[in-house]
Amino acid sequence: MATPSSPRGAARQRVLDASLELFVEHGVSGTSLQMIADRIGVTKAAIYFQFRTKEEILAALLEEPLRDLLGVLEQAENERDRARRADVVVEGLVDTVLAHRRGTSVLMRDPGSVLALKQSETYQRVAERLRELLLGAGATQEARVRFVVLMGGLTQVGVSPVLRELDDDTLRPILRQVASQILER
Amino acid sequence: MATPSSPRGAARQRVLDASLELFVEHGVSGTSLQMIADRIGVTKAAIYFQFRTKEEILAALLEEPLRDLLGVLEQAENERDRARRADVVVEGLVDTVLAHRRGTSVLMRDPGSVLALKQSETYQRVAERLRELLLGAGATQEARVRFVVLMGGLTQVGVSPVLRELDDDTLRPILRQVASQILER
DNA sequence: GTCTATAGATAGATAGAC
DNA sequence: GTCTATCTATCTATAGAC
Repeated sequence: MATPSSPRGAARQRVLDASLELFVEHGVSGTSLQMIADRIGVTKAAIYFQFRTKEEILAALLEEPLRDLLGVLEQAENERDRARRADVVVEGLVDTVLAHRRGTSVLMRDPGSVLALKQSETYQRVAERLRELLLGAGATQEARVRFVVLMGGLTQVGVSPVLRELDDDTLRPILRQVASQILER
Repeated sequence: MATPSSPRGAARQRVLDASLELFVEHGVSGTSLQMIADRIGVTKAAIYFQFRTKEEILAALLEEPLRDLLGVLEQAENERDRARRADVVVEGLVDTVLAHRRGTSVLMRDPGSVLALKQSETYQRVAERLRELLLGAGATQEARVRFVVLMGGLTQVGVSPVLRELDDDTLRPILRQVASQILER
């Protein structure tokens, strides 16, 4: 489960919740274990009982968004029709952003997160695969701009105060429409 | 000048250039003075001769993008016609992003930069003024989404590898058109 | 699960020589 | 303008008590 309220793992989840908030506000590099500990009201040592390193906390936070994202890529790549592919990607991206608003923002936007992901063979090609799916080889300059703007825009959706009050069911159709329009010219 | 090649201030400019590169890649908080010094090939002490603190380096890097941005806001706010305002903002934003590609990205995207700017009375209202100019009071949910996506998209334009080879004159008309389309529907 | 205490590394920053 | 050397604070991480 994403947010278990069971006593088993409750302390772990408190660490993850506090870390995600702080990562969004201060960035991964700008967040120390002391800050996380202070927010929960424990000492740093208590956190090291749950996670061996700060990177491990980050990895745990990115796990679900990344799994969703990879699922979207696979699903789209299995689609034969080239035009259908873009639709699958757009719908999948929107769903992923909504399901993990702050998580996807950290994942796609934070320098510390982006750098950490480049260490992984699996994930360093994600951006590349996305580009292939939405752009292909011979993309026009305008298409490239549209792609970049869309991806950048999605990184902001999950954390912008302007959209905080809007729930998933409200945002989903709007985002799909806006995203499709941005891509399709 | 933005990049003086004169001997006077050359060392200072080397610090700024190296810092901006590192800030984009590692984030402001993820960049140490040691990293900046290593990239230039000097010691930390040499940097402290140019800047008294790391914050001062950041402030110097954001100075021009911020001045441009404030200029755009003022210019737009002096425009009577409400519809014309959006055009002035879009054109101004695009020009600012192109004139300071990496600078505006750090400015708008980096958590360390965003937090530093919130300390300033002047700049903590920039996002608010932008929202007023482009959205106004009674904006629809869809309009709000479009606003957020556009702003997020622009933060990515200056640093995306996908657009790195495209020069300003190529990007400007495309960006204006895409930005207008995102907003006006 | 959480604590105190601490080790070891690195951060930002300064003093003073050249 | 740049160096060596150094200070202090903070960081990540670990050891061992409760």
